[in-house]
Amino acid sequence: MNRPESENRDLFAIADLSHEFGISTRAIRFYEAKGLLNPERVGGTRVFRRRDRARLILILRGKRLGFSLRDISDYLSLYDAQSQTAQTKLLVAKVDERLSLLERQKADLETTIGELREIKKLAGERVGA
DNA sequence: ATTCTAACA
DNA sequence: TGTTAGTA
Repeated sequence: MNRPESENRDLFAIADLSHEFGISTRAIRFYEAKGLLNPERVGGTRVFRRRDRARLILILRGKRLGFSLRDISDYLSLYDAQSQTAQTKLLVAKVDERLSLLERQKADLETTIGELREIKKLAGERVGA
């Protein structure tokens, strides 16, 4: 009983994170190469702390939402220095844009889900399921 | 066994 | 990003 589930640990090896989030170590190194992660180094080995883990969670969420690594990178900057620059405003614009797209897709999905349920219902009655 | 960099797909 | 090679 030694592997305290990540929630309590402080240090993580690249393998720990890749296993926990189901991504390759290559992907993690890739995110670092792109500047999204900055793990410490002990010798030449990467040592991730909770901060890095938290950022990785945000990166993966951003990916699921369809953001590019570039956008996610900018987004991550907000968590560090709350610089209210032109860059930040431009980012807010991108976020609004994505937000609109997601809202539309959400509405479309709900409409489609409703229609499919109706079709299923009618089909079921016809078959007498 | 594990991780690292670099290079090519 | 996956994979492979050659290390430390």
